[in-house]
Amino acid sequence: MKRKITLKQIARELDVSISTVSKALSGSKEISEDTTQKIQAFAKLYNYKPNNIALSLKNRKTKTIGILIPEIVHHFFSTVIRGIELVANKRGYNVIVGLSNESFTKEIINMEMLANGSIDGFILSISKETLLKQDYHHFNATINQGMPIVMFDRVVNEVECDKVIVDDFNGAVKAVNKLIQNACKNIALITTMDYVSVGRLRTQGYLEALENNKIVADSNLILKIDDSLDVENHLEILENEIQKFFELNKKIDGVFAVNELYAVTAMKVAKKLGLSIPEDVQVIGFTDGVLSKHATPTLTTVSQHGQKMGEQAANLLIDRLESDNTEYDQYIVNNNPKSDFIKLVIETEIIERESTK
Amino acid sequence: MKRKITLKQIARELDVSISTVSKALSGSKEISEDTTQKIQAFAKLYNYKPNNIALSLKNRKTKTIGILIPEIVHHFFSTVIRGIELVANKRGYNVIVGLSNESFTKEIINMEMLANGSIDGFILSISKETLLKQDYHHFNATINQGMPIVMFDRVVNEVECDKVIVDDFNGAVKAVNKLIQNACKNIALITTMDYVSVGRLRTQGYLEALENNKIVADSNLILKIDDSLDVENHLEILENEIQKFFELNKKIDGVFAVNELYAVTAMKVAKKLGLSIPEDVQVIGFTDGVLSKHATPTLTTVSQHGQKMGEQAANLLIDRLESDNTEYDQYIVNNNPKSDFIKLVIETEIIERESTK
DNA sequence: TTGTAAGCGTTATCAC
DNA sequence: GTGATAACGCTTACAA
Repeated sequence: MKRKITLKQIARELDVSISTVSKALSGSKEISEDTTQKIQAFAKLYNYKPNNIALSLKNRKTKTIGILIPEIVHHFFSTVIRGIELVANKRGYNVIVGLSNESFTKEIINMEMLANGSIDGFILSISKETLLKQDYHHFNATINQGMPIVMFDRVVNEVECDKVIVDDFNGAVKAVNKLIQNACKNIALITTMDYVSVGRLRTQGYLEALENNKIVADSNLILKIDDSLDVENHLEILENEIQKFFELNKKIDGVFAVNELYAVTAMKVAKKLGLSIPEDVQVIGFTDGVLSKHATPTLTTVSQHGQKMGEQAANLLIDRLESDNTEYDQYIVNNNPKSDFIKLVIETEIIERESTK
Repeated sequence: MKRKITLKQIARELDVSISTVSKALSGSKEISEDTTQKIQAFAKLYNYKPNNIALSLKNRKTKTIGILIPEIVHHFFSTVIRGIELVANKRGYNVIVGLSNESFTKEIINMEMLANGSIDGFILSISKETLLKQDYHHFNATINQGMPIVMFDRVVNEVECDKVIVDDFNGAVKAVNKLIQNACKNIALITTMDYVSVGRLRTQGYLEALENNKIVADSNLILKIDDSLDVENHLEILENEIQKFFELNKKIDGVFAVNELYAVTAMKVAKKLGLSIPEDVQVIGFTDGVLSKHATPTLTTVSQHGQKMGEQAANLLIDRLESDNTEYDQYIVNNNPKSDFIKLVIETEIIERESTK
């Protein structure tokens, strides 16, 4: 087994100094044609590659991005990672992944683990527990140490940093408008608890669309699911809750759900109750994942463009990392009120499938 | 903005030497009670945390694991990552993710990028293109440099390393046996091209089960899908292919598919053709993902236990990393024929749902 | 009890 | 044209 070769070893073998080797390999013309040739040939033969860690230490930058997300077994988040990895790689960065598992503590531990030199900046989406606690000190602490953060999807005003969000509000408006245009009179909303910002925004969009169309919102037609407890049989519970909801509100002829799971479950329940889709009930979900494409009937959804969000977030972060940092630092130092942070809004798009007319 | 504080700065502030600070912080009793107190208090105040990169360079280990997978937007792979991250984190490791995107070249580039000091070892699953080319030199080169690899799911005999696989063969046997017990007479197989090892093994399991039950395999009942080209409308193509297959083989009363997408699509086609499930056709898939749980009817599957695979793989790798390496190195040096590499086989399990009787 | 120095692998500056 | 040296941040013999 030949351990990776270092400059030192090459120097020793070729009886030159380490700095000569370093220069020769970087093609410096300080070094004679001859020596350069010899050294490069030798290095190639032994497949020399500079040690990343040493470079990181020297340059005080690791060329790696830390991703911190609540959950990886989730289509949306994996598409975001794919987007991040895509541009990160293209721009010479690696990607290190931490999972908060929706836990406040794990989020903090993970951040601290990565913030100690392992990465140059974060791309993250806030855990539910953190949103619930509304404790964002760890984000601000990280930023104050000079490590930039880009937040996506689950973001929060209390932290000043670049953000990439999908236009949840307008996405919801579009979806509900579509249902209204399709002649739905009693449109139900299936949403999450309000502390999840995206759920709240989509709920607001729903209300806005109704109002714009002079429809009075009926609170009975709004079902808020509490998914904070991750119990074993949450699928059953969900189904039961939705079924009860349908039975209490027989007049429902349209459903807007803030994620595809709720939407698909609603379709299932509706079918079970003898309703046909889209004839009796039309359904639109949010997030264009696997379920939407393969449900029967296939589900009309508001697409979130996860991969695009990831790409934009990565570009934002790398731009910041590679721009002259003085400006940024200055901002942090002065706590300058006029923020130059960017908030990118990714437009949503309705993907029409079979669950709407 | 206060940049992260270093030992040097603490030393300067407190007017002691760097090594004194280092020792005091690690609780060495070489240092007097007094100084230790003072230094620890100061460090705490300034939230000192040792720089990971410096530690990595010094210790020649990074405490991070490199994961290299073909695709992240894939339920199975994300469960594996979750498993890896879980134990890695518990054992003090970070996880860095590279995606080959099923490409041979990207696999190599990614490996080289990570093998230059960024990580201590790899956990990976081979890309389709690599399997097709049967060129595994990059894996062996990495191993020869003293960097351990654990392969999972898509593994290959040509590379000597620890492996974690699911018992594809027996999983398939179990599935087909179940169909036979459920009185299916004409069981179709929907599989991938043979170069994907898991597809091949599952196909063999199918054949074995038939033979064990004295059923003569009918090659017309085997559909091999070529998914090597990742085209835009592959879903449609898939559906058409399967539909043609069903139309040509009206007698099919059972389907075993090597992944859940094929299974779900088969169900869809069957329903379209007026067949009811499970009355007319029973279907079993492989891989227990989102689709299986939410299809209508819900799909009976052979569960792959991705998270468990990830956990085992991580434990295997970390054990190897933390064991005294002399043995391992010795093995590599001598090219010792009696391999002490471990091949863990994860048992599959049939999860019964509505698509079978 | 504290400090000095070497070393992990690089690169950059400066001297010869 | 080549080499010595310092520095990145840390740990650890060894010296004082």
